[in-house]
Amino acid sequence: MAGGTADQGRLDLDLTTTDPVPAEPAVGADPTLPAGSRIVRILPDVAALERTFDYLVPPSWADDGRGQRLVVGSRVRMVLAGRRVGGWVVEDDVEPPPGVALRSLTKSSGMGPSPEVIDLVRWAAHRWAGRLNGLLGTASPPNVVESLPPAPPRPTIPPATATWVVRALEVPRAVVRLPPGADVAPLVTEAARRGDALVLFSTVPAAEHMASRLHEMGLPVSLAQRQWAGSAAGGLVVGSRAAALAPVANLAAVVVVDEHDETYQEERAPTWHARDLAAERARRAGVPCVLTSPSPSLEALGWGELMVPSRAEERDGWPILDLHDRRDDDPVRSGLLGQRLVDVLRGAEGDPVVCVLNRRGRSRLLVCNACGGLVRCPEHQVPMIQEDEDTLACPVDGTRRPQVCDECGATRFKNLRAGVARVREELEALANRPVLEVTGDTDVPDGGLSDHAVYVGTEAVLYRVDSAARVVFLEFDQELLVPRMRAAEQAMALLIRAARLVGGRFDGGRIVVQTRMPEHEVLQAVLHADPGRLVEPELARRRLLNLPPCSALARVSGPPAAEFITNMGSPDGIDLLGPRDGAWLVRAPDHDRLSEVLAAVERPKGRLRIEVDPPRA
DNA sequence: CGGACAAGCTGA
DNA sequence: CAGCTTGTCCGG
Repeated sequence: MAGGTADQGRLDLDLTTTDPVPAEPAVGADPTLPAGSRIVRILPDVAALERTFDYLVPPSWADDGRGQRLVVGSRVRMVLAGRRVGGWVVEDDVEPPPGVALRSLTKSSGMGPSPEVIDLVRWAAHRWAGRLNGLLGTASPPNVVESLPPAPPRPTIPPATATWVVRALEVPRAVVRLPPGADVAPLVTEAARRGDALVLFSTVPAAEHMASRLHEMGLPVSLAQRQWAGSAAGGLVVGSRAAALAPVANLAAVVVVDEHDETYQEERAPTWHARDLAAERARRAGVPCVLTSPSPSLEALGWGELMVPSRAEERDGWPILDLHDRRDDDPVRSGLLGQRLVDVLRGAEGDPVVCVLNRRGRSRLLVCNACGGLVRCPEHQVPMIQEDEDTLACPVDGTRRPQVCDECGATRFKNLRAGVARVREELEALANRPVLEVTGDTDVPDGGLSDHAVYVGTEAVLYRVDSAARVVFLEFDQELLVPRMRAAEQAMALLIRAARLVGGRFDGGRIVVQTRMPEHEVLQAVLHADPGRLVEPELARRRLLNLPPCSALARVSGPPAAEFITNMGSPDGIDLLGPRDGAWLVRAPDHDRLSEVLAAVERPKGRLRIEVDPPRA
């Protein structure tokens, strides 16, 4: 065993981090250090610990060959404050602070991120005002990697025929508007022709699917999540969000597919965005970066050169949109289901039919488990809304109270889920055949859902079905009207997802949208297969309200938020909005300034949460 | 994060 | 004042 004292070596099996560790004589300060000692700077893999610590590299490591492999990025284990912990070498041959007794590293745990990725992670930690730790973990192999497999031979790939594919890789920053039905494989193979390309998809299944296609084409490809060593050895690297930090042997191009997709942003702080990280990585490496999307985000449009397909190509790649204007319906019969749905639901236009009813939030009708009464506001008599695990809110005036039954004092409630459950019955009556509810828990059989059926669910249903003849949005206006900065783009993302299920213009599938706002630019954009129509009105709105991408936002929340805001003072160019629900919004003219200001604030202790580019703003 | 230690609370 | 809880500090 490398490192440690003789009696420690006896059982140095790297048991658990909580084991008591026998005291190990620490080496004293400078005067007692053996000449030529190698000292490395370590960032411990301990959440909430951001400091680095200096350790001696045991001299024996050089002898057995492991010493040479210890480089910046290597994973190691050592004793810190009496516990065994992991960590990363972040600096080599350092001058330790005077008067500190150094300990030796206890174990080498294989390879870690390259110096380039460590620098990138440092940039990301600053950009999203977070710690280095979690990001380094994402950039590290899930298992110990002692050595890499041999590099795969460079494949010969015929040049692409489509001109947009070639052009996209000839400029440093390209944004390609590709209709939902388009195939990105030609772009990916053209990127691979340039060398080791990094290709990001918004979901793991999409990445896996592309990886197996590329593999069948005889291209060397690794899945970023599972094949860390393979990725580092060479060839194409394909993956989802975390792949932005995967090792790539000789990065030659970066492609981000469906860059508009929200899954590219990490939900937990730091709320880093894989698209932005990948773009920065390409910039640093001096290689081209291509973003694709059926409807590129404003961020992407402001970043790179937009390339659009011909009008005909784009039209063919979008399905037909049927707008059911609810204003035309009989006002007496003004339920959730319009008259024109009858034919769709009865399968006259094709099967399967997938109905989407997005009931936002946790708003539900609750009934007391003990007395059976409905949970209503004592003042307004309206049903209370469940806001979170233990608070009820009155929808009339927003007053809150703990989750306790007014009648009997019980605290357990049944969720009637009036939303989808009741609509399912209404749909069944209208369709005159069974309608199945699909929720997160529904078991989808191996062969997918039945071809002859009607399904209903929240937007999650769009991710549980592979194809459909009709996707029906029963209540689309709430998506358009939700008071959120990205409401329009999010509504568009739903339509893109639906478009993928029903196919292009000539595949026979259609999207059906019930709405009272058929003129809304999101619907018009899809109706005309022209997502560009969304850009100007949306950009004007953001400019008017000084919202991203015209500014940069961070949401500061948690118990110490108030103190953080006080510590921040009022720096130049910074707007403070709030507090609302105990959270503040910090607005800066751009991200450089935002990161700079956030980094300069002394951080109070406690669970402070800083979301840069807050997803729910 | 999690151990060490100090400062506060309780009960006989 | 022992014995326990709660809080603050700090790690090479």
